[in-house]
Amino acid sequence: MVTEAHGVAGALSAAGVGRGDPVAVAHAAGVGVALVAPTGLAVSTGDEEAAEAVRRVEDELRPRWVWWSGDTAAALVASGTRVAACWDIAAVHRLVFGGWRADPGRVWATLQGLPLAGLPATRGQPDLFSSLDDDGGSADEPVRPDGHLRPDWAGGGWSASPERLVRWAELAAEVARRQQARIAAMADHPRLAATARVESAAELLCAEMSADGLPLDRAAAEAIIGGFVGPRPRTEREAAEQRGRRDAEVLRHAPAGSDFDLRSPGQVKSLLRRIGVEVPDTRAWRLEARRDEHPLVDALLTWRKAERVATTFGYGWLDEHLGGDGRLRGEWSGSDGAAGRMTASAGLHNMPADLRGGVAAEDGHVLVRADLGQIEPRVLAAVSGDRDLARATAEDDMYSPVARQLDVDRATAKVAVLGAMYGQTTGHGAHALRRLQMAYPVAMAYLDDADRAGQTSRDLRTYGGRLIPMGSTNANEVSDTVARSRAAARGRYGRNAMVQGAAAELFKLWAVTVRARGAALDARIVLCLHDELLVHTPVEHGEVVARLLDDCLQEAAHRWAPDRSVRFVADISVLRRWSEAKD
DNA sequence: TGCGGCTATTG
DNA sequence: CACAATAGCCGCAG
Repeated sequence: MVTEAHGVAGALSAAGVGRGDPVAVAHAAGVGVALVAPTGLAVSTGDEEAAEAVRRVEDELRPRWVWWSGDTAAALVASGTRVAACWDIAAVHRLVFGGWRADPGRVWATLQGLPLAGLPATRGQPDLFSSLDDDGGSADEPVRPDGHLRPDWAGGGWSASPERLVRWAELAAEVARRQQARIAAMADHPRLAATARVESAAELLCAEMSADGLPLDRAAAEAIIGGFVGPRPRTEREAAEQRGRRDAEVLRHAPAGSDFDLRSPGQVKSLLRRIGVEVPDTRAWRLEARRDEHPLVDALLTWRKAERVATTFGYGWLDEHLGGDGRLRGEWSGSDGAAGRMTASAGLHNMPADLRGGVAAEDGHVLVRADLGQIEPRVLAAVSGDRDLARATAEDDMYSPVARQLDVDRATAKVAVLGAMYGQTTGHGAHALRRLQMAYPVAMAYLDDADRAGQTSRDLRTYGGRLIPMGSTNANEVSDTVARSRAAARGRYGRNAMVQGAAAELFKLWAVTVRARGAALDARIVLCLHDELLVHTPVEHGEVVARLLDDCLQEAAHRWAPDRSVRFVADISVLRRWSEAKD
């Protein structure tokens, strides 16, 4: 057992640990870290030395860190340590086995083939019976006689000691090996191991983005918000007065003496009926078409926009998420529960475009923005192996050659392609859709198969190997039409998940490549937006980073789809403010 | 107090 | 208003 930071790196090096070799790490505040290498060497350090030990091992050996979940990544980032590569057991579990829950007890039971129904309750959901049961095992051993992990270990609620940290890291190392063996045995999905490494790196990126935040110019953001809802109210009374004034701007167009709550969709519908505007619902796109019929409709649409800012993206939003350092922080997750796109809280993924003027580079820095052009149809061409559709990706705008091929105009071709990927079957697209079937039968068959899988509850895997669970058909207690429409919805979901999920895989590979190559230039990814990256970097590196973003895209595309038959394009610009981007 | 429905925003 | 997400408020059930 080595306890000093400089000794840890030396000991691991002497054990033969080199670049890319696995080193499992477990951490606990107040105790430190345990590092376990394949040769069986176990090392632990005290708290002060822990971060330094990890840093030294990273600098000198550059291993692939193995850990249970992104919690460890977050702890490392918080201690000022950024590592290059990892194997994130929870992220890999979600990738290979689907769903979102990936706590150690569930991961372990899945790999052991133990029934998940017998999963012991973990921390947060205390189970009186199992915790009081005498299972005949030792509390010092994480695996119970019945094969499941002890809930106190699996839930992370155990009282840590150096010995237990070592045992927990050893177990992580073993689980990672079992995951790799399982992946290697899945010969039908040869890209799964590579995808698992990218998913793991994406978790590192998420931990860093969560810690770094998005640079936001508070004064500029407050000016934009003020333009919608007025100056920051100093009291609750002032806030109520502002709300009242906004409401009055709409209600003055209403019949005298009427009293309607504009925040209640049902009452808004009644109000609209009173002024002669009959609508099935009050969504903006529906009201937009009838804006000219009555001044109240126009006033209501303006009110909605201001109300949105006031309630969700106003001063309260800044107070809650914008730090004193000018960084807006939310929690980033490497994959959602469905097709595997990244998600973010604090409104980072749905901030109104009007507020982009507030997103600004810090002094001496620039933002480099890059967004992929037409990523989903290009990804469809790649994953389906449709050579004719792949040929269309040679052009910057692939809808033009598709339109020529279908002998329709570009707008029609675009709607048809998007409709095929999303599952739209009605409307004007139907005619073009038939032509699409004729022109690109391979791509269309790929989508149709995914659709059938969804309809029949057959699980799918994306190009990169992510499991798309299709659940079970709930056939009882519903009418025939409802059952049919639900089946159709599952079909659309499956169809889209294969494209959206594969696009997310390429996007993440691009992002983690930029993360790796950009580190030396102090280029930090501050926002991932499904097909768009925002990178914060010193002004003198702006142009180099812009070129780097395209280089990384080409590298990622080649690693992801090695035959190079599909071209991927990005629009890249160097900005001071996000709002300067022209799209 | 929890949850489904409605609405808005983003890709 | 197809596919995905986060988030807020209203109305209703418990």
